[in-house]
Amino acid sequence: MAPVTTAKLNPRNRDVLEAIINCYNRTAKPVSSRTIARQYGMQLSPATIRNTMAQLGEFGYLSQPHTSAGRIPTELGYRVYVDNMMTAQRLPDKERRFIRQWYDSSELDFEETIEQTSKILSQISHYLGVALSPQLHQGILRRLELIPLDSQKVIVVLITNSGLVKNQVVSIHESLSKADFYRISRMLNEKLAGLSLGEIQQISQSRAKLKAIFDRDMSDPVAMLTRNTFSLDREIHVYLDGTSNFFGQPEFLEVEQIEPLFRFLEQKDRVADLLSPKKENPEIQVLIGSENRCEGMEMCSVVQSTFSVRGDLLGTIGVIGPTRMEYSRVVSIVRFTAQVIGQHLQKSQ
Amino acid sequence: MAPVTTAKLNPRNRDVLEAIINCYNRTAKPVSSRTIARQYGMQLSPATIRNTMAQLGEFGYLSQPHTSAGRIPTELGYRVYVDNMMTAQRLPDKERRFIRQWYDSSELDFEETIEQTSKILSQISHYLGVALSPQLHQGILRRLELIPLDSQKVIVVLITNSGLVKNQVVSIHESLSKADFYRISRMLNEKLAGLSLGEIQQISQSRAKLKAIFDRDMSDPVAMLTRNTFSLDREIHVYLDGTSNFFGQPEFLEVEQIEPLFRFLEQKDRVADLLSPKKENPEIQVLIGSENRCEGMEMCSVVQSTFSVRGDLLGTIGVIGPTRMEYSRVVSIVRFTAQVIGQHLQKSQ
DNA sequence: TATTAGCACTCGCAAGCGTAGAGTGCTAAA
DNA sequence: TTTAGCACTCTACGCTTGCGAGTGCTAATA
Repeated sequence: MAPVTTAKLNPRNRDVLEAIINCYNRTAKPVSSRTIARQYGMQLSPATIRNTMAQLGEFGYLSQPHTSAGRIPTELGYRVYVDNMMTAQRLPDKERRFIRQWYDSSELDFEETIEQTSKILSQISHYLGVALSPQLHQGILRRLELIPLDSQKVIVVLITNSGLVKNQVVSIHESLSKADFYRISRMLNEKLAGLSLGEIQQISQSRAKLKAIFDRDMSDPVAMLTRNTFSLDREIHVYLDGTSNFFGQPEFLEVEQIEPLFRFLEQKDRVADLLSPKKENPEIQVLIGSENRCEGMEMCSVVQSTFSVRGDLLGTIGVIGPTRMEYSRVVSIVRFTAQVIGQHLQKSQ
Repeated sequence: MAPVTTAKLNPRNRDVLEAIINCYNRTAKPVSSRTIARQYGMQLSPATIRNTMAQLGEFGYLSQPHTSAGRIPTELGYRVYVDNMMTAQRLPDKERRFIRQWYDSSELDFEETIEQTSKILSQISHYLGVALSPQLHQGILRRLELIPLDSQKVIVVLITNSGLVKNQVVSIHESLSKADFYRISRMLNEKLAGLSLGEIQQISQSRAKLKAIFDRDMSDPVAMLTRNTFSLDREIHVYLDGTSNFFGQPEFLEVEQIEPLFRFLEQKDRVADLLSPKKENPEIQVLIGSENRCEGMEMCSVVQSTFSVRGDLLGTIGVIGPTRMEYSRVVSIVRFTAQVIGQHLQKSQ
């Protein structure tokens, strides 16, 4: 992302750019000099505004759909706005209450909480709400339990420090007695508790490491157990809600616009990629238009934030909307929701 | 659904109706008499076909978008076709293999199997694939396990006869010792194993029934446990895949057509309602056009089938496409997939 | 009696054309 | 530095026109 300076922007430039962005946000139509002159109480004539607009056009912050049309903000224009001009809003109390109540009103388990979060986000933002379940790799194993189903099958229940519970039915190609199960269970807990699930996954995929850690005679069933339990890759779930909010948006009135977007959104793994926490930036992140580098998402922006539970489990939530998005409102929604979901998960687990 | 007779249809009527449906399936455009006369090797002139078409129009099987246009099949026309004229196809071996391989190629748990099924259905049918996780009410409890987390919280692991495993973290507002947990666990298993989850849910919601079944002194924590564990209503999951297949369809080229459909599909509870197994009809069911009585789905048809695992857990799979759907192909896809998913779940659990 | 050729008629669709209106850029005046 | 004025550009919309596809009807035909 190229660094953007606002040095060249004098106050009038700034005001006009902001006014155009605000106006375009509401109408989705090219903004004319007269509109700005009238509507935004600047004591300037359309002609003056036109000069300013021409300047902003030279900077690359505005563009014209055709020669004699009004101006629309470019992605660069939005970038300048988001980075330098947008004022951090506090989310209105009404909406804070709405969010808190939603979480409190029903007993949700971990996964359901994430799922519901996408609903909350879409309902409040009127855009598309996204929530990613946490990457399990960072989760620390607190304890595991084995529940023998029959002599060949066992349910492994994993409990992480952050309270996530996950079970998995695992087949072992060897008959084990109850005593065996008990022994294995103790051993696994002794050796693995406190490690992250990612570390355990690595261990379970290496014969050498397994042998180094566990007794020789038990290594076969243990290998089976761990290998099948700790294959975590499939575990990221993507929840979307409010996709149809795009239908209201003027820029998506044509199927040609909305089709590639929906085709992208249906590829859950790509959506997950797009939103997966980037380590460099733990704060709220805004991707404007084609910055997201996703085919089909060129006309969309993404506002996302990670959330964490006791610091060790990371998930992502976000809002996806048209580039012409009310960034400041959405940023405050996402920021607040990320806080609350963290608190809620901590409390309830 | 009004009973439809084909008594009035002589062979030529049938042939022409079938030809029109086939042709309309491919082109999505009104079919002219000449097309039928030429393309379908009948030794008849367009004029004759026109007479037949007029007759079929009187029966209500064909309609005209405007006075001088070709014919398109009505819903009633499709109904006659599906009920009386469609020939049961065997799914080609290539696709049978494709489906089987998909299930076998990765170790999927119960829920993932259902989810993947929606993908399979959409990929093979090129329409929208739907899969509903089983209604738990009919599942028979084989066994449950309690895993104390701390003195106030416990993980309940439910195992059903059909091999479904489900866990739930439950809070109890009372400190219990290990011995207590053990006693409760034994008691719950003794009294509840063999009952359906639906029955247990009912019991857990009635103080009287709880008291009649369990020891007095334990009834409080037991009530907490069961009530929170057996609230199964949220448990139906709906998986969709291939929604964007609608974009290819000519009848959904306009946003006005596709928007209400997508709005409907986003309401997962309604989709679940639509597909939930109707007891009267355990066979494959075909809902044509507005027969489905869902707002937004007027232009769509649904082909669905239930599947079961050892007879006691019921789920639904289905395909949703435009009314102009290749019914016979889709029916054979859904029928075969329903068989295979049942077998697969039985084998793997 | 069933089929077909012929013909007049209907309708949708795309192309062409002209106009109104919105908005700009430039120039010259304030 | 700002602004009024004006010529110019481009879009959107409505209107007409002509073409082509397809029908229904009637009268002729096998």
